[in-house]
Amino acid sequence: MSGNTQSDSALPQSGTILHVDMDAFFVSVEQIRRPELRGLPLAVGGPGNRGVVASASYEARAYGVHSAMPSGRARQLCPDIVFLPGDHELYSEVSRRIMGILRSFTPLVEPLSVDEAFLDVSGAHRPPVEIGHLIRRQVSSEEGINCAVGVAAVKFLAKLGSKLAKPEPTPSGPSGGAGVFEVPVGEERAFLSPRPVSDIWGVGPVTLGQLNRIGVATIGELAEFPLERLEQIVGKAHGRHLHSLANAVDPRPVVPDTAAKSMSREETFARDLHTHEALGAELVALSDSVASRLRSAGMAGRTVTIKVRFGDFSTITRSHTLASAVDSGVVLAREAKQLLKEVDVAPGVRLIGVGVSELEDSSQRQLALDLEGNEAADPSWHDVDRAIDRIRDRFGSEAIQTGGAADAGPRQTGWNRPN
DNA sequence: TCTGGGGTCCTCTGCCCT
DNA sequence: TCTGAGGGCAGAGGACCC
Repeated sequence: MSGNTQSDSALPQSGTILHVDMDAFFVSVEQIRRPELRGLPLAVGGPGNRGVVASASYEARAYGVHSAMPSGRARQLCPDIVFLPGDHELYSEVSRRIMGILRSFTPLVEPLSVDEAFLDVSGAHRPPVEIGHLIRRQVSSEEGINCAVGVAAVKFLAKLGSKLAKPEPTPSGPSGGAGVFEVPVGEERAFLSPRPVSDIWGVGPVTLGQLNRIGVATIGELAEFPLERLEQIVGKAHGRHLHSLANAVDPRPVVPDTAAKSMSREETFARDLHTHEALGAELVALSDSVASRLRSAGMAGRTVTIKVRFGDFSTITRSHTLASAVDSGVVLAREAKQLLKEVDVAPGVRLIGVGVSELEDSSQRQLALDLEGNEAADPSWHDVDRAIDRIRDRFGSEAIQTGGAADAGPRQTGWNRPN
């Protein structure tokens, strides 16, 4: 942690953690690509009966539309809303360029998602708030995207700062917003105390309900609440974490380049599927996609997990850990189908997913494959997968499909798979 | 209102081994 | 030989985030 160790001076000192958060990122990228969409109430997301809003423009937000809202509800609130399917490859590309801009200010950049990142500027010569303004100007001039910056001594407060720096939604677009919001060192507790506990990163609907039941509504009340009782109510680790944050204590450093711990793909169907055959075909396509991403990241994984969500929204997972890590779509699909066999799908499945965890570097996995030659890491499939990768590199991702994927035909839904 | 997709972290339970 | 405690691990599920 840095920035809060020099509070002897009479004037409050600046923290050295910045949180940079893009405004309505997906929608903003779409508006750059298609300027005629500017000023309209827009949403990126699935327009179907099972879709939700992934990102909403400020014009749409003025009607109460927000991300994660069911699309039908968004259309009720804002009948003129325009839905766009989303282009995640493009968003990732823009995100990579923006992260590059951030790295020109400090190498200590920790991306949190495609549209936000923490920066540690403790080694910079310029004051952190000035860096915040420079970042905003550069991201806006080079990419045409607006962003908000929070400045504080710790991550949690910097993140809260960027939220407070954002503009307000109005029917004619974003309005006001400081752009950069600083929580001065030494004033953290006074700043936090009157704010609602829901402002704490990690307090969702369930925890909020638990806290409200014990009469804790503000962060100040949480900070004063006995730690032991809090741990009994929300769990030991969670309780300790929330109590620390409420007291403005957040020792987590900015960690650049953290490796992914799992990779997954899932798909919600327009209508529930009831047979192992139909779901198996979906598993093949999803496994192929996950495996392809693993290989392009130079990773392989040992634990295969399937996720099954039924028509009543109840969700189960089944997993299996292999002797060695795999990155083959065929092997992944075989394991996934094996796991699905144990599940009764007759009631109807609305979503199925495949994930891989316990990831490791592929070079280690190749060594294991060479030494052991076991079934999970079948070397013949290794060659097939590499050939598939080469064809896709040359002719595009649709150039070759797995038998199951081809059998399954076009996807029935999924807003992140535009035609 | 009726809930996507891709992640992380935590807790609990059951099993195996010592 | 049987039993119980405790640790490690795998598997499952829940909560949360964007």
